[in-house]
Formats: sequence, C-alpha cells, structure tokens
Amino acid sequence: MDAHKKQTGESEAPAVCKACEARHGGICAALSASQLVELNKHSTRRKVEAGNEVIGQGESVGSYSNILNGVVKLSKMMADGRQQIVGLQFAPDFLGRPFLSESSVTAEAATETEICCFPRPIVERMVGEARELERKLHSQSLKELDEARDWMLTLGRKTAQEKVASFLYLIATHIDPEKSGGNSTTFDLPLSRADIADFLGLTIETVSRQMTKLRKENIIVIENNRHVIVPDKRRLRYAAGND
Amino acid sequence: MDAHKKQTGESEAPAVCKACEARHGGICAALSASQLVELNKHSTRRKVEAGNEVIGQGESVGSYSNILNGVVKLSKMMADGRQQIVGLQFAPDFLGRPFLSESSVTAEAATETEICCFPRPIVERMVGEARELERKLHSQSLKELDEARDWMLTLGRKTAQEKVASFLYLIATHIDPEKSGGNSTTFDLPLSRADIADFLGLTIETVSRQMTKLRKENIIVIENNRHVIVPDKRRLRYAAGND
DNA sequence: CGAAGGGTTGAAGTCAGTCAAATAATGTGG
DNA sequence: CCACATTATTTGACTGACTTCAACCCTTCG
Repeated sequence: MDAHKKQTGESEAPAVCKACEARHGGICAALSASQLVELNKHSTRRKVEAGNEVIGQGESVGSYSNILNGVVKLSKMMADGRQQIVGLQFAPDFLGRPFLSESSVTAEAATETEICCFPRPIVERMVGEARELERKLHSQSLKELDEARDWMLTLGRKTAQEKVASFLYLIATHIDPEKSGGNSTTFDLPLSRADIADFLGLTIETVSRQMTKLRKENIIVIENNRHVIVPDKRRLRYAAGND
Repeated sequence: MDAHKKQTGESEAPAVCKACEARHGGICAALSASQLVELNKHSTRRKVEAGNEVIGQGESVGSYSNILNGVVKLSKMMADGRQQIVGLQFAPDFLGRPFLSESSVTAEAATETEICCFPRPIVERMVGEARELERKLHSQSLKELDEARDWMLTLGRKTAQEKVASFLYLIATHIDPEKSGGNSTTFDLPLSRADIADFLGLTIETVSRQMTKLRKENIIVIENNRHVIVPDKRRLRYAAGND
C-alpha cells in the first residue's frame, strides 16, 4: 500500500510523525503528507534537560522546533538581574518566529523536554508555500497574546494568594493528562519555587507561604514539594479570583 | 490620467486613502490599489470621544477598524471590578481579529479618537484573498505580543517609580510627533491618572506621588497636569530601569 | 457661587519583601 | 546503606513600599 502511494506520487506521513505527540494540534497538522515527509527528512529529535536554554534572548536563531513533551519557559531579564517569566509553552507549541532572526525572550526547558528541530531555511520555505501553516502560526501567536494579557491582569491586580492559585490553576488546566475526569486533578509542578516566583512577580518566600496557606485551607494537597492534588478545581479557580 | 487607468482596468487609490494618516504602515499598506478602492466603498470614518467603547469584552464584533489618530486602551476587568489595561494602540493599528467574533478585551478610546471602520464580511473576504494582508495582521499580532511581554516584566518586577517612568517613556516614544529631534520631547498624556494606575497595576495616589518625585528629580516637567516635558529621554529611560 | 471631577498630599495600615535560620530533599563518595 | 555536603523549601521576625483612608487644592461648568 505504501508502495502504491509512492508510485502515484502520493506520500504517507512518516512513521515517526504518525506516532508523534505533536502530530495533531501542532504546526504539523497544517502540512500535507508530502510536506511532512519533506520536513521530516531534515528534522531531528532532541532531548533538552531541565534548565538548558533552547533559544537565548537576543541570540540569533539557528533552528525552529516543536515541543513534543515537557514545559518550556520564556523569560526576560533586566540589566540588574531581575527576571520575569513571560510565558510557558507546552506540547505541541511551536518555538521560534520564522523570518525573525532575533528573539526577544530566552526560552529554557523548565522540565526535561523533548523537541523536534527544523532547520531555519526549510521552515521558512514551507511557510512561504503552505498558507495553512502561516495561519497556524498566526493563530498560535494570538493564543499567546491572549495568555500574555490574561497574565498581565494577574501580575497587575491580583494578590499573592490569588497569583499562586492562578498559577496552580493554569498548570492544572494545561498539564491535565485527561485524568481530570471530574473536578479533581493531580499533577507534578513543572517549575521550582524560584521559577514560580519569577512567573508571578513574587519572591520564593511569598510563594511558599501562599502555598502552605492554600494547603491549610484544604484547597490543595502537597506531596514531596512537587506533587499537587487538587480535590476541587472550582475552589481553586475561585481562589484565583477567576469569578 | 485617472480615466486612462480606469480604461486599462487599473485603479488609483481613493482620494480619502491617499490623504489617510494610516495609509502607510497600517493594514491598508498591504492592499493593492484596486483592493483599496473596494474596501473604501464600504468603509466609514468615525469619531469616538474619550471614554467611549470601541469593542466590548466578550461582545460580538460587528466591524473592524483602523486607528487614524488618538489612543485606544485595551483593558480587562475582574468580576469584582479590579481593572488592568493590557495594551495601548496608536495609529495606524488595526482593531479586531478577523474570524474571531468574540473579543477577550474591551477597547475604549483613551483620547478623542478617529477610526476607519470596515464591515466584517469585507475584511474577512479580503484576508482570504490577500496574503499580504494576512501577513500584516500576523506581524501586528507579534508586535503586540512583544509589547505585552515587555509590560509583564514591568508589572512583575519594577518598582512604582520605574513603572511610572516606563509609562512616560512609552508614551514619549509613541506619541512623538517627530518633534523629538534630539534628546528632549514634549507631549500630552493620553491617559488620566486613573488610567495610568490601571495600566501600571498601581493606585492613583501612588502614580501621583511618583510623578511629583520624578518632577522633583528634574527628570520631567509637568504643566497643567497633562502636559509633560522630558528634557533628557536617556535619563527617563534610565529611571525606567531600561538599562 | 457651589458642585463635581481630577489631581495632590498626608497619616496610618497592610501586604509582600528582606534577612536569617531551621528543615527537608537530593546527591556524592566511602 | 550511611555520613556528609549541597540545594530547595519552609518558617519566623522585622522592615518597607505601596495602599487605604481622608483631607485638600484646583479647574471647570452649570
């Protein structure tokens, strides 16, 4: 059957892609099978350990990539070292901006992360050819913009308590491996207290205090510092000030 | 000459557009002369007084528009009334998101503003036809995303003093009617103290106090509460923590 | 003139930051 | 597997930046 398709000029999606975590929903979903084959020829899977940079702020970008699993944090730093995480990216998000060689943020793996890397020229050619791909990139940008603006409200107007609850709620609704059947969830925090603090515009100590406060109010249960159980997502959402 | 062009099927840009403030740099720059004529047939100029809504949060959008002059603020509000301005838009920015009927923010004129309105269906058809237009919209989204993330750093990590300086610097570099020859500038604040507070995640009082502090440090001169003189933009930039 | 809205200023209170120390988790070499 | 070093997190006491509450000023407008 594969042979037949090849004879007629049609191509099947590469086997790696078929099994790919990011095949659907990601940028690749906007490509035809033959484009996928083309892209796949030059793409390489890469494991990035927690804490390693994917793209440096103001660095020239050599390649683009899709997140296959794990969490990538986007951050900005001031001259004096103050830092702010400006976004979190999950599978199957696309990293990088075709045609813009400079990145305005630093992208760093928050957890152990797997990415699928594409060389710059290939991606840029494909963006030119496949309109669907451009649309997909545009819509991801819009999604990121909405998230950024939501977070501005959190940073500017919420209390420390609400900020921490907002963060936990964000993770609960993004990591969520469908195990969330009903109103309860469970997950491992992808970020250290220091990262959470940088995301929320707080200090480590305040994050810690608010976590224990949420724990004492039975809104969350914490095991091993990283594992969190949310018995009732609505309560968490409420604590986050989301209604 | 116009007649000749019409005979050959070519068309000239409409007169209104030729004189338009947003003709260059704006979305219209991505359109051919004939598309411009087409769009112009259905577009209407509208004046919006300061304080009036252009698009409501969660409201269905009846039309899109270009800002011709003035400043539009994008804001979000929490259930209990706390508010955060998540973006400022200047001419020749485009307002609205083709194909998305719901807006996640409220757009309100901060100053008296003139906009050029286009009916939804026309814009959406054109986006489908003109790839250049789609690109332009995408690149405006990316610009807004960068601005949003810059502001996240301001909201999360800067002091009240730096926030106010950042705001003034932002305005100085955006209003800037080329009169800024060298290092000094002058402008009228497009936002009230209340709006500035909502933009910076502060209270009116804190904004006021920081303004007088900057005044006493001779970084700015204030006349009539709204008119600001910046003798040295570099000093303001420094006060904003931008290096 | 008096009312109303926007802006400034002052005094007191509070939330989150800072500094410091204790405790828990993680890793390393023996 | 243990003793130790190292790092991450929690907890406490104190400080300080920003908020809150309140009064006041100034301009505008009926």
